[in-house]
Amino acid sequence: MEIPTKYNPKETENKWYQYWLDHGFFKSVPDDREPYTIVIPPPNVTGVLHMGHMLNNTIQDVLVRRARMQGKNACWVPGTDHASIATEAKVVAMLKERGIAKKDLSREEFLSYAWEWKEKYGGIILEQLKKLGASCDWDRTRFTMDADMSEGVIDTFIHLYKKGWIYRGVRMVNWDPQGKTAVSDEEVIRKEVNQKLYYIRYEVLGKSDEVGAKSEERSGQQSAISGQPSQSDISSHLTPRTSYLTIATTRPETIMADAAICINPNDERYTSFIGKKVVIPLINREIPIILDEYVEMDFGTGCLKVTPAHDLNDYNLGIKHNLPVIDILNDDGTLNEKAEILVGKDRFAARKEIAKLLEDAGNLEKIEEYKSQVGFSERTDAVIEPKLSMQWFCKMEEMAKPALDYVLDGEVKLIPDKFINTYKYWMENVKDWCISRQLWWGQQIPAWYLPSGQFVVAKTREEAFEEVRKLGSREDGKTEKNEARKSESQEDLKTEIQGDRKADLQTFGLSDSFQLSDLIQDEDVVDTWFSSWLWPISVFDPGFFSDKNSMGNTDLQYYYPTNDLVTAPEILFFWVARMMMAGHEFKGEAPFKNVYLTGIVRDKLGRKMSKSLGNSPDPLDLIEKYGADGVRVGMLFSSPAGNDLMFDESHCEQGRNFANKIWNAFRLVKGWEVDQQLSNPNETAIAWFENRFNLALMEIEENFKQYRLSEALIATYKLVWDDFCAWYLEMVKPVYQQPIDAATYKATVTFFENILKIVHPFMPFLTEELWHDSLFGERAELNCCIVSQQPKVGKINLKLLNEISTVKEVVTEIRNTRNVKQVSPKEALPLAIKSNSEIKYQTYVPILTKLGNLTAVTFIQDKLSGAANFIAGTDEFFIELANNIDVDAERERIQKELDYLQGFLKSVTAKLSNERFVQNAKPEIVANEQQKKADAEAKIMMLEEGLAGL
RNA sequence: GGGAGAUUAGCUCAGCUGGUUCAGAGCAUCUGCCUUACAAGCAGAGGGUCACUGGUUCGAACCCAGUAUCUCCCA
Repeated sequence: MEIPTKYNPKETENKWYQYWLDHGFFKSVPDDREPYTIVIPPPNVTGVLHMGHMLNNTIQDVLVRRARMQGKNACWVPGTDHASIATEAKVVAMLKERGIAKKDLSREEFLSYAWEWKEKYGGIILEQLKKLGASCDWDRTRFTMDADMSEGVIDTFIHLYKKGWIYRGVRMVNWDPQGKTAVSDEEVIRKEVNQKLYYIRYEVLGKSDEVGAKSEERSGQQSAISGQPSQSDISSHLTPRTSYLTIATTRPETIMADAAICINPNDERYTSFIGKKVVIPLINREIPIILDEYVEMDFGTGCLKVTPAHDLNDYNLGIKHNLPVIDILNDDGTLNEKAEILVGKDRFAARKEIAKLLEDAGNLEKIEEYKSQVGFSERTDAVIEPKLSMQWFCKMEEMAKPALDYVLDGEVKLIPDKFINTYKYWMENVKDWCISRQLWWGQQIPAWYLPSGQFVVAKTREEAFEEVRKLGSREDGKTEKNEARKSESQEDLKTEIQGDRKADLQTFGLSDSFQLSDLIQDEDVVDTWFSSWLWPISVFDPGFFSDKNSMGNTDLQYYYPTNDLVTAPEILFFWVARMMMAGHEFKGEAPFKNVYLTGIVRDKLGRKMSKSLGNSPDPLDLIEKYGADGVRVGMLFSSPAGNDLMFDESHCEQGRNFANKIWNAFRLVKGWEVDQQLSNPNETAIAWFENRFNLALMEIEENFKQYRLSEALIATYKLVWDDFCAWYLEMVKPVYQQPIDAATYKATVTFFENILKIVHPFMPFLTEELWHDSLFGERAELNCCIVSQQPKVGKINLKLLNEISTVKEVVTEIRNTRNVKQVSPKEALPLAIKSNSEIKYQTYVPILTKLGNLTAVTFIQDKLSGAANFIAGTDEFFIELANNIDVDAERERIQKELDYLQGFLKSVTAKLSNERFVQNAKPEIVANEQQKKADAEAKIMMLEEGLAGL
C-alpha cells in the first residue's frame, strides 16, 4: 500500500463532513452535561460567504469543537436574517429583470416573490459554511422571518409599546430618494466629495442707519456683509440703503425651505442685525434672523441659513427656536409646490438652475470649491436626503442602562477589552432607535389605523378591533397619550410634513358604522435588528415572548445564557448591545458571557475586503486550493482578537503545508515495522516529549482561556512541527528499513493520537481522516476525533526539559560546525565533551550520536587543542576534524564572542554593584543576575583559554 | 471638530505582572542539501535606534507626558 507524499484534502473533506452529519455529532439536546452554546451571528440571506464570514465562523467552530472535546454539550445554532432592505432590493431587481415593477404588485404578491427568492438563494451561505467544516446543529437552523420567530417580534413590539417604550414620532431620517425608503445610519456610506460652496445674499429688511453705524466698526474686516460701502461713509447713516447678509451653502436649491438665518450672538460683525428680518431671494419670503451659539463664527461667512426640513442640525435648531418646517422635496427628490419655483425639477437639476437664477438676480456673490462628506445609500448609491418623517421609535434610555452595566460590571466580557470605552461612550449617548422601515419584507408593524388616523397596537385585526371598541367607549374618546406628542414644536412640525400617509392623531370620532375592515394596518415593517436582537432567545424558544411569566422551554432554560458570541466590532452597538437590552428586558439576564470581537479582514494594501472593490478572494476557491483545514489555519494565524487581519494567501499556503507536515509524520510512523524483541533505546526521548507535550498543552489551554486563539494555534503548530517532527521523531526513528521496538512505537502512536486531538479544532478534516487509520487500532463507528476528549495536562519535569534544551543546542552547534567547515552531514564525527555543569551527558549520548551523526562521544578533562569547539550552557565541546582548522578565522570568531561577553559582563556587574538594584529588585531577579555574571565569567575564562591554546 | 486605537526585522504580527541568556514567530532573503516521512521539505545564516522627544524607575518595547504618522468610530 503506497501512501501519497502529499495530503489531498479533496478526498477527505466531504466524506468526513457527511460522516459527522450522519452520526449526529453536531446535534445537541439538553442533558446533564454542562452546555456550551454559541448562536451564529446570522448572515444575511442575500449574502455569499466572504472573508469576514470565514474568519468569524472559523473562530466559532474552533471554540465549539474544543468545547465538545472538553466533554461539554456543545451547541452551535445556525441561521440567517432576512435583511429587509438588502433583500427587498434584490427582489425588486429580480422582478425588474422579469419586467415586473414593484408598484404594480400588491404586498402579498410581492412577498410571495420575496419568499420564492429566499427559498432559492437564502440558504447558499449556510451551505458554504459546511465546506469550511462548521459544526453547527443544522436541525436548529433558524431564520428571522420564520413564522414563530416573527410572532415573537410582534409580541415584543406590543410589549414595549404597552410599556411606553415604543412611540411614533417625527424625526429626521436618512432618506433614499431612489429606493424611496428611510435607511439606517449603518446603510449610509459617507464619502468625501468635491462640491461647490455658494455664497448667497439675503436682503436685510429694516432701516439701515444702524447697519451703517455698525459697519464702520467692522470695516476692514473680511466683508461678510455686502451691498454697503466698505469705506467708512458718514453720510450712509442717513441714506437708506439696501444691506445684505451673505450665507454660504452647498445646497442653494433649499433656500426656499429656509426658516431663518442664524448668527452667533457673540459675533460682533452682526450685532446690528439682531431682531431684523431677511428676504429669501427669488421667492421673496421674509424670515427672521435668530441667534445661536451653535453657529461657528469662522466658518463661511458666520451666517447660517436654517432649513429645518432638510438638515438634521437645522432641524434641531428649528425645534429650539420654534421655527416652521417647510419641506420642499417630494419622496423622489424632486421639488414640490412649496418650493414655489422649479417645482417638479430634480434636486440636482434644481441646484444648477437656481445658481443661474440667483446670479441673474444679483444674489450670488461667489462660488468656491469645497470638499465635504456626503452620504450615499449603500444599496442604490443615491445621495441620501435628510428628511423628516413619521417613524416608529424605541426608547433607549432605560434599556441602555442595564446593557451598559453588564459590560462595566464584567458580567459580559468584551474581548479585547479595549472596546469597553467605545461601548460605554455609545451607551451613554444613545439615541432612540428608529425601528420602522418603509418596506414590505419584514415583520409588519402591528399598528392599526382608524379612518381618523388614530391607531391602536394589537397583534391581530380582531384584537385591534376590540381595542378600538374599548377606546371608543371611553367618555372623552381620547387614546392614550403618545410619547411623540409631548413636544409642542414637534406637533407643529408634524402638520407640515408632506406626503406622510399616516394622518396625524386627532380626537377620536368613531361612527357606529365602524367595522373590522375599516382598520388599516401600518404599512411599514420593523428594522431587521428588531428581530435579531431577540436571536439568542428566539432561536431556542420563539414562543417565549407571548407569555411574559413563562420561564421558557427546556431549550431556553438549558442553553440560555449562551457562552460566547463571535462577531465584528462594527455591529457592537447595532446588534450586540441591543441583544443585551433584549436579554435583560425579556430574560432578566445577559444573553452571553463573552463577546469575542474579530478584526476586519483587509487586503495587503490595508483596504477592507469587499465585493465592490473586487479585492476579496472567493473563500470557496481558497478552500479548493488549500483545503478547508489550510484556510482555517491561514485565517487564524494572524488574527488576534479585535485586530484587523491583513489577509495574505501565503497564510493559507502555510496552513496547507502544516497539514502536509502532519500527513508526512503519519506516513513515517505508519511505515514502521515493530520488532517485539527489541528493547527500548528511546526512554529519554519519550520522557522528554511527554513533558514537552504537557508544557505546550498548558500553554495552549492558557491561551484559549484568554481567547488568544492565534497564539494557541501557533503553540500547537510549534509543538507539532518543531518538537514532534523535527526533534522527537528524529530522535526515535529507526535507521531506514530497520524495525522499531514496541515501547517506542506505542508511545509514539499515543503521542500522535494526542496531537490529533489538540489539532482537531483547528484542522478537523485531516485529523479525522488520520484518526481512523489502523495505525491507531480499530475504531468503533462512533469513535471519532470530533468527539474524542482533549488530553489532560500531566506532570512537567522542568529539569529534563532544560537539559534537553541544552542537548538540542549542542546538536545545533554540531550541525553548524559542519556547515561552517563544509563537512557533509553524512560524514560522522567524533565529539569530546568537557562538562563543567551538573548535566549528565552520558544519558544523552544516544540522542547526540543520532542527531549529530557522531562516531563516538568521549568525556575529557582538558581542552582539545586544534579541534573545532563551541560552548553550550557552560560546557565545552570539541570536534576533531580531518582538515585543519583555520587558526586566524578561529581567533577572530573567539575574539568576537569574547568582546560581546565582556560587554555583557560589564553591564551585569554594573547592575549588581548598584546598591539600589540589590535592595529593590526581587531576590530571584538578583540571584538571576548573579548567575548571569558567574556564567559569563566562566565562559570568558573558557574562551580565553581557547584563544591561548590556538 | 470629538473620541478610540496603532506604530517592534523587507512583509504580517506576537511580546501577558516593567526584570531569565544582548527582542520572538511565520513569510520573504541568503548559504548548503533531491540525507529513504515530507522540496508543500531538511540543516543553517543574516536581518532591529522597539516611530520620535522627554519623564518616572535600580531597571522601560512595556508605565506617564508631548510630538509625528496611520487606522477606525462618532459628528
